[in-house]
Amino acid sequence: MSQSSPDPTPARLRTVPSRLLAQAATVADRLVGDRLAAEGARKWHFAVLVALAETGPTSQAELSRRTGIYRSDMVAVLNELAATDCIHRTPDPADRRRNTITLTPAGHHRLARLDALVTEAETELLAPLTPTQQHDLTHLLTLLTTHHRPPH
Amino acid sequence: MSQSSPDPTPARLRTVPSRLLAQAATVADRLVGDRLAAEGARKWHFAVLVALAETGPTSQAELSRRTGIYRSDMVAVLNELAATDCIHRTPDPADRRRNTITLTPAGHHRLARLDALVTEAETELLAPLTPTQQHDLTHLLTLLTTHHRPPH
DNA sequence: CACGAAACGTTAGTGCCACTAACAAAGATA
DNA sequence: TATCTTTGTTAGTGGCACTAACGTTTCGTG
Repeated sequence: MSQSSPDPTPARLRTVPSRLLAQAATVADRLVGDRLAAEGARKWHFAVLVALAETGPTSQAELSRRTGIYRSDMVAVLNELAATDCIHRTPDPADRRRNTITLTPAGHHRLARLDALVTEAETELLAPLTPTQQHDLTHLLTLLTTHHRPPH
Repeated sequence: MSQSSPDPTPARLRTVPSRLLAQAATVADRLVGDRLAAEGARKWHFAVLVALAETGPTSQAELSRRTGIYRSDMVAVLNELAATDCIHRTPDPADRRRNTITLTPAGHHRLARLDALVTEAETELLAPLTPTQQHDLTHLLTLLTTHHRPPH
């Protein structure tokens, strides 16, 4: 039945996909994170700003679903974005549980700045790949992530 | 020069490579981590055991380089592996700064068990991809990680 | 050979992120 | 009406990547 397999395949360590993914993600996070940190931001801020720009004002819970950031963490992120006037948080009269999160002009401007930095980081990240390979990688990762969706 | 680009490309959020990587890595880490946790292990333990099985006894610093685990974190991992008799830590008489880390029979056995769990997790992770796609993904990630090597 | 630089193992601590638990208030459903 | 769910919020956990510092041992170079 189960092999004892005392010796793993040579170079197993370098080829385990979950390890490769973790390594690549770490590199990517550092490239992006360092640039954003220079602006006092983290990737969460960027994700929220992008989500807001894409679909307009929404509730925190909706933002949470779209960005993958837990709603418990979203609170602090929005506090920070509000502290720099990037967003407005106003109660929703139609549903008084909700806050309506709105992107301000300052938020738009900040997004443009962060977007440039992220794009720069992505370029450096994907530099070793040809355009075709870059597309392939994005495609494969999309297949992976859409298949393993959060149990919503 | 620099575009103001107030509105990011539609669906930008879902296609940012660094985000895709982070998402995929999170899924992978959960699949692997949950299984290892059921055995009281984490991915670090697995990585160290694999590294030891692949190349035999080595120093902690060498293990650190091969696994990517910081040598400061390596101490605790080896303490835990030693506590369950998976490894031996003996001073190296040839270089008294070093400890020689040796995989015990119990360590081999534990590696076989963890390896099976990891293999199972990888299978589930890569299920949505064809064998060719799985190979392509591994290849592309390898290109990325080898290009962005730690500054050693 | 001597001495400064480097490597080793170790302790302590930081920051980011993913994730859980619990709560009050409001809304939806039965 | 009574129950279940959603929403925003606070608090806390655990893993991982990473830095700083220290004593000890070895190496490299003058």
